[in-house]
Amino acid sequence: MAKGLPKRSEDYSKWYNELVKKADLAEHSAVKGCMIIKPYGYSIWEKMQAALDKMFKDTGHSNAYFPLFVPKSYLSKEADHVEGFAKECAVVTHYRLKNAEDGSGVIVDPDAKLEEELIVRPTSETVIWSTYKNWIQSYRDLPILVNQWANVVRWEMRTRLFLRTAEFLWQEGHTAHATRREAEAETVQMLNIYATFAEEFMAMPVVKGVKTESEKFPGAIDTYCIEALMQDGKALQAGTSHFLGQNFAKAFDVKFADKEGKLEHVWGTSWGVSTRLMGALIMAHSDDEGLVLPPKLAPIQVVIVPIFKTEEQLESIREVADGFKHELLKLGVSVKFDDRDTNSPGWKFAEYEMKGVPVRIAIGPRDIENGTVEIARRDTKEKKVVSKDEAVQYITDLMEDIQRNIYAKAMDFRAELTTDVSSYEEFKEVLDGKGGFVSAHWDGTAETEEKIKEETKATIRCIPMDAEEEDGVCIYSGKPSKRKVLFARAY
RNA sequence: CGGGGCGUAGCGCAGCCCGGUUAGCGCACCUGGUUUGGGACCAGGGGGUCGCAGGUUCGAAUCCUGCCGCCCCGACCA
Repeated sequence: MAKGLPKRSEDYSKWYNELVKKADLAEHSAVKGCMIIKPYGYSIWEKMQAALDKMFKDTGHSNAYFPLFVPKSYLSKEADHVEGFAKECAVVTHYRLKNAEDGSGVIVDPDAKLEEELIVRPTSETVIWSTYKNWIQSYRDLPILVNQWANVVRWEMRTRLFLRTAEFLWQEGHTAHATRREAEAETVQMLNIYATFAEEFMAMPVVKGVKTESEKFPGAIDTYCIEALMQDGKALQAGTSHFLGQNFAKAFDVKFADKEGKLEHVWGTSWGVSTRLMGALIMAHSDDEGLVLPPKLAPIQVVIVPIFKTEEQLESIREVADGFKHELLKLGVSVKFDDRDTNSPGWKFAEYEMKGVPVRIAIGPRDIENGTVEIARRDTKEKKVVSKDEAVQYITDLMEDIQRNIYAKAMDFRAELTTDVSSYEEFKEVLDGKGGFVSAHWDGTAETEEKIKEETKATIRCIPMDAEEEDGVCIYSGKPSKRKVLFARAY
């Protein structure tokens, strides 16, 4: 393991890339824009999945699986939807390879051309709605509350590990309802689940809001989102929940008979979060020493590093360490005792700091003698010598404190980098200076939004749901505005 | 798709401008020994189609032509 990380203040983007590799989260694959998620990175994702999955189940959803391939014709059924995804779809045209006659290797067999080309799903609305058509006849079949954990492919020009990759992992929920009101409630409910997950598990504060017309999901009536702020002052969309209205029901002819026997189109929602959350998690808390993970998502919550010269010393440390391990495991804390004699303690300290392990226990001969251990926390790097008997309680308290502390720190940072402005001059000044979220009045037109984007590279991240009504004038056009919206430069 | 950069050992790089011993350094790896409270040290050792294909030359990692791949920065997007 190479040492050292570029400083955030010097080259944020390099810092991020190096961190992803050095913390053993992911690496680039042979295929451009794709990534290999390494076991350590993947186990963080699994913890995210587990927490989210439980929240989905607790609100009545079930998992299912729909195919990777989408018949090309499906994609053309909803006009906005095609428009949105056509440019980035991978297409399967053949189904067989053969050996080249000149022995140069394997080639696509030209005789094995598919009748209808298949699209690798960029998202599954079309497959799912074509299926829902068969599942739904009456109001008794509703609601349908389905989620799937899957991979999707969007052929992006420019990719970054976790933040934007050609193939990524996500969950996509697709629900069908009898009424508009119920579908809207579902959309908001799932947004709230995402926000709760981000704040309670990732320790990452988010703004809940609605996307503008130009930023919303192709095919949706409304797109709700959670927006987070990264340490470089750029915003990151961390999750979306869409109210689809009857758009897909109409495109795929999904109707149900209501209690009066009248045929109506079904109301839909879809919602998703992806491995992009990994990027958000990394950028929300980590420092120049490496990853900082919230205890609730850390694959290893506590690491025990022995400091020893002799085999006898190691054995007496092992006894203490095993005791801790046992007790902590009983409390549901994941513990690793790193008794390798191939690396020095100092090396291990640096290694686990890079990997963001929240709590480290060091035990050496001195501790054995005194009946103590040294406990270090990753977030502040503070160390404390604690008596052996108090250690378990100390650690469980400490983990809660770390979870709280990194959230509070991220919250303070966001508060610091959220600025109210009242003029376009001020707006540009803040963007070019400290960055972050800029709250400003906007006249509600796509033209103004587009102009501002062209001139400043800032986009409207969302219209915050808790925005209070207040009369003002648009910072760009001077036209009247009813509420402020949140601008930022974004990932 | 535009601009820039890179491709030499598992990783990170030097060598290339100005062609010429056996292609070198750090990390990692292997062996032995000493070490271990913040990325240990000494000695020895193994590992290379120099991205690919042509060309120039007595001789190419180095010069020329073409190609491929990846990364970074922009435009576009989750």
